[in-house]
Amino acid sequence: MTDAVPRPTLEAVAARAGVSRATVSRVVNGGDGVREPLAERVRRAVAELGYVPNQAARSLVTRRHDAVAVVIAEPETRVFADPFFALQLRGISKELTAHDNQLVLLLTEGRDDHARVARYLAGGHVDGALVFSLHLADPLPGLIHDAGVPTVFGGRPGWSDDGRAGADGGVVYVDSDNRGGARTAVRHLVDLGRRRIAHLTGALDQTSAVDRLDGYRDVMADVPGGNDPRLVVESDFTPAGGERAMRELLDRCPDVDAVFAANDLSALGALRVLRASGRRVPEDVAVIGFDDMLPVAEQTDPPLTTVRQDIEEMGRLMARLLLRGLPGARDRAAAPADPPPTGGVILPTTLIRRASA
Amino acid sequence: MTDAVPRPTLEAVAARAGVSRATVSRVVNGGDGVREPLAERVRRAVAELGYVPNQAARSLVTRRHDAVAVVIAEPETRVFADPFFALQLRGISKELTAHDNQLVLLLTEGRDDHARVARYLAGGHVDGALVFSLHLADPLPGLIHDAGVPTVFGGRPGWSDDGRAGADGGVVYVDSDNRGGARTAVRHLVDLGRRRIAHLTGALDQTSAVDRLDGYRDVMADVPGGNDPRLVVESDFTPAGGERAMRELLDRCPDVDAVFAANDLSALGALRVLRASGRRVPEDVAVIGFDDMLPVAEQTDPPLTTVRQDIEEMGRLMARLLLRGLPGARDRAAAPADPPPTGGVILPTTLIRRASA
DNA sequence: CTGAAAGCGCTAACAT
DNA sequence: ATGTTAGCGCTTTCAG
Repeated sequence: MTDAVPRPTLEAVAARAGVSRATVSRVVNGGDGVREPLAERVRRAVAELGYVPNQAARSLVTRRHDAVAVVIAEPETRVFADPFFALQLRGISKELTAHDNQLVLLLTEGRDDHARVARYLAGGHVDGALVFSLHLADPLPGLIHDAGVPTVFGGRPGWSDDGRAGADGGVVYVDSDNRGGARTAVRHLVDLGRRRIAHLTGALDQTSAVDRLDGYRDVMADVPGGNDPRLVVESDFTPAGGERAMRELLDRCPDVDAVFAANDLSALGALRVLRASGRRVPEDVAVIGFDDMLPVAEQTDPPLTTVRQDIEEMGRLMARLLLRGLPGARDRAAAPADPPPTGGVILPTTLIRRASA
Repeated sequence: MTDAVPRPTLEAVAARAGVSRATVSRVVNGGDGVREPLAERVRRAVAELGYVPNQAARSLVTRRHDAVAVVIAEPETRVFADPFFALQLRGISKELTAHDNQLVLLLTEGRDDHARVARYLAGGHVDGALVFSLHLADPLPGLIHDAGVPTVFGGRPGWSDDGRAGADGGVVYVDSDNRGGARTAVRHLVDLGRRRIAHLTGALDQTSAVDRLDGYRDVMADVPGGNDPRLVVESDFTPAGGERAMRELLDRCPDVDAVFAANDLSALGALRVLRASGRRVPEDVAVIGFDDMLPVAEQTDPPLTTVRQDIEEMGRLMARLLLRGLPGARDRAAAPADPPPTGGVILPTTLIRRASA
């Protein structure tokens, strides 16, 4: 753990190049309006000295940080149970990196952390925030909104209708087409000739779970006997939850011939219970999941038919949207902060057919 | 996406409290040597104005950032296949948060990114770095070392013996007791009366895989016929790799009666092949994994006996070590940057007995 | 097109 | 114990 050595300043570069600080500054920041021979001299001096601008000094005057906070509420164990989180982060990181922005990660653990995060955001340390709002009743989105930091949400926030939103044009968020994906899945089951199609829901305090349930209902409305409430069993996105729900379902409706699980993990649990009960998949009961979590979906027995969403792209898009909405993004010349798309951007999903349905 | 409003400065607080900027600064930074009535007035002014210190201005003079970079080389798909990454990050985040430090996440994708990371680190944007050095031949650790930033590595770096290290007292790293854990696992198998004990290795360009293999060999040296090279099959920490390796193993040594897999994921693959081959676990072949990745280990059939490592604690410890080595950590008074523990800190592992061995 | 000069908001000597 | 003052390194008018 060596100690840092003093780094060269603008001043030093200027001296070496025989110009003023202002000129060096101009060259370093894009070099408009500096004649070529001079600019070149400066560039050489920069290289020779290994000059790197002091970001603190720069921020002090520009009031920009080229940094974005990513806020993840993580009591949500689901976040850690599947690679969702990692993929999302990867997409965000790629996009931010491409635009020379830093990623400040804020993991929150509970109510006390909310205040901390709000304070940090309000403290003007970052230019914007990417927030994953996982719960319907989460106070965080509200706090963040109040902090007045440009924000893009990951996943439809559950509070889109309360007074706060819309006040200044509404929330911006990116989400998968959960409802449409669910419809596709259930329709596929119908096309397979199944009629007793059940749904194992996700945790219903998350909009994704609600939307998938809605999609299921959309299609089942047209299926004879499709509104049998016993076919919907509430679960929670986990394998254990999937097992529990599946057992319950078998109990209620032994004649079930298809299951649409809210995600791959709960499908995994369902598969296990189905096998234990002596049912064959897909012959006796067809199963479809959601997410296309590769390590899970490809490894189940039989391999899982599922609805794929492009998680990495979600992250990427969130970052892109945020950056676009920021004033004077470094690489977009003087473009005057496009009005960010209001409301949500919905990413498509695709059905991936494997063996389970 | 509201625009930020101008925030109050020290000056403003000072005016309101009827004191000088210096006094406000003192109160804000711990408030030594300010008499109570005054201090209280200042605190009230701070609260009333909603004052938050401008970090850029502060960093400019203190040369501290209260921020730490976390560098993760992520071509390593493994990082994204299991929750390892997330848990590690959680531990780090908790510890950093507790000491009022920010976490800047740097995900790297390949060689081009190396330069970028090196530049960032050398640029003095953060006080230190936490680096996960996954590959034996990774150039990143060297680059980072050259950048002269205080660093703690996650996992024993593979280059501990090359010239660079040791030059200034050696690298600091945190790792699990991979070798010891492997020994415990294999010894357990021996105690169970097994003699034809095989090992499915991890990706051998990672020190963790090498160390686990060494631990296996330590114990097998004392087992009659234990040095049969056919008992060691190279694999890669993935379920698919585990399957492949297990098939190969069954081919070479149909008489195998126990398998120590380098991690839970490859154990999962092995389990599948074992079942397909008609062998019972643990009756015919006992299986042990490594990691105790709950979602995996508890869900296999049969549930997996495995070696647990406390991943979150690893992250926490890395952060603690780094912070401790930093000059003038905000909350450790004037303690003069403890000389950081040189070399590695090894965390213990425990054998978790379930049904597979 | 280039340079000189004025701060950005804060901390840390140094006075008082 | 409190106030005064001098920068930290940079960008940005404003002159020339």
